[in-house]
Amino acid sequence: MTEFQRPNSLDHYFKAAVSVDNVVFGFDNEELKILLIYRGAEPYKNYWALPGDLINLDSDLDNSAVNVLKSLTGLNDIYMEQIRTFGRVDRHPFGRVYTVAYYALIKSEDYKVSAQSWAEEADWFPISKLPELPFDHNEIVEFAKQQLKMRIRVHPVGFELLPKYFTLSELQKLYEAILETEFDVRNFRKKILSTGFILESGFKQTGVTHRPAKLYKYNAKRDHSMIGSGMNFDL
Amino acid sequence: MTEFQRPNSLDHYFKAAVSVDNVVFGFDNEELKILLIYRGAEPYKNYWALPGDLINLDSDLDNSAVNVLKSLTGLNDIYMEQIRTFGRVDRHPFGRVYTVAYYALIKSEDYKVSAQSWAEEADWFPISKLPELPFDHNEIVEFAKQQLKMRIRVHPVGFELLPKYFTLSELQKLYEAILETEFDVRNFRKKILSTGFILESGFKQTGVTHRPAKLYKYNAKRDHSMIGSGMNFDL
DNA sequence: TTGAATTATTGTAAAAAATACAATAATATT
DNA sequence: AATATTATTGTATTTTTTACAATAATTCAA
Repeated sequence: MTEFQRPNSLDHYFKAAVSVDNVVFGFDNEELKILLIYRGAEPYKNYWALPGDLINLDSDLDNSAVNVLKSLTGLNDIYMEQIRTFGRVDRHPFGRVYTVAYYALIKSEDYKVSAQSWAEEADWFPISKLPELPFDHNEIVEFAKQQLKMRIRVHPVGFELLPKYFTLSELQKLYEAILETEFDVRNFRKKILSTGFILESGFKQTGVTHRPAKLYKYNAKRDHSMIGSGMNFDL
Repeated sequence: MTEFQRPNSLDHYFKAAVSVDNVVFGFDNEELKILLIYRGAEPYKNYWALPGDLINLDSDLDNSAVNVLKSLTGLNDIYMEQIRTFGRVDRHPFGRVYTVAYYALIKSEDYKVSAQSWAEEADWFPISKLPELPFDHNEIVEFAKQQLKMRIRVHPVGFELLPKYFTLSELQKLYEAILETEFDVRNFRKKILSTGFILESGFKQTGVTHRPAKLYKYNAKRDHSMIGSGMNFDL
């Protein structure tokens, strides 16, 4: 970092810390979950909290989100999107710490989480049964949920939470879990198929004790943006 | 601010500064404008830039956005909404400075801007003819424009840019300026009236050299949210 | 006073999308 | 062969979107 003759008069501004806090969403065919760690360091040692940490001065912000997540949970190469920054003066007992919240969507099946660094445990919690979280983490989760709702209405992000091949019922359950509503089966299928976002894989479910469902896959070729196309999911 | 036994080992994290940068949108019946200041302080002295400044350690983030805007431009009591935080390591020559971008919409007629503090001038610039801005301010403006587009499709924010009484033509021009498209006059009117967001004021335009238009006003009673109602502005 | 210029205002038919609604199909198990 | 279970599909109705142009109200100039 090049520091270019900063006047001493500004020194008192340069005493803040910035952290990232990550809201990692997963889905288990029933409900939305998020990833928490059990803190093995002060403050709030022995509390479940969002995986987050202070940022080194020499890391770009967006990289830090990815790196912090990896260093605490082992999750590698996860694409994270910024949500917003929380900056109440007294939100952290150690001083002035702003935190930039990020969120990610992952296929929980595909990844193994493992607590690392000062995280003593890392585990998934159903979003409906979260414990009381330290700092302003409950507020951050709430904000992330809203953000995800907005986003899924206008962007095909749901597929990032499902395995490569999935059934339409699974997809519908996911949308219902995120948007907290229920959809008519026929209308949901009509609408989702008409978007062109998914394709038949040719495979079928196996090992189920009833009529096996067709397996679909995400159509990566389809242009992702639904903005301005009149497409939405106000079902 | 209560500092609660921070271990010395964390001291090296607490050397960052955080600033706010404000994108204030105005509208002059023709095009979107934003408010810039002429910097009278280093770095980038004698450049036009977004009105922004470093944050004192003892101010909440959201308050800081409002206060910084006031202290540089005299604009008082402006509601500001956070956009996102920009945190490239080398974005500021004086050290590690994260900046939290905010935006606001104001009726430019209703306010008088006046440069204050270290701002030597403050003026409106059409968004299509912005100068090269220092730091990452051009990037921030671009992001703010996108954000505004998203938001106006789902929230009745346009009215905040218009005077108390306005014509439907003015409203349409505003939507066209923000969304960078054109709408059919009849369909636009049908749609906007069907939302219930505006009411006839009973007054008419005066002083114009052609058929005077009816003046409308914003219907504050109407529930603001269009989310989940199937309402949108994909005209 | 009249006609020209200018912007404001309005309706309708056709197409597309959303909605409400229930019977049949495919598999495993007994 | 019957049962249990989930998957799959169609249609009629309503609502929304879209495309499209004639008439109205005012000022100004002749």
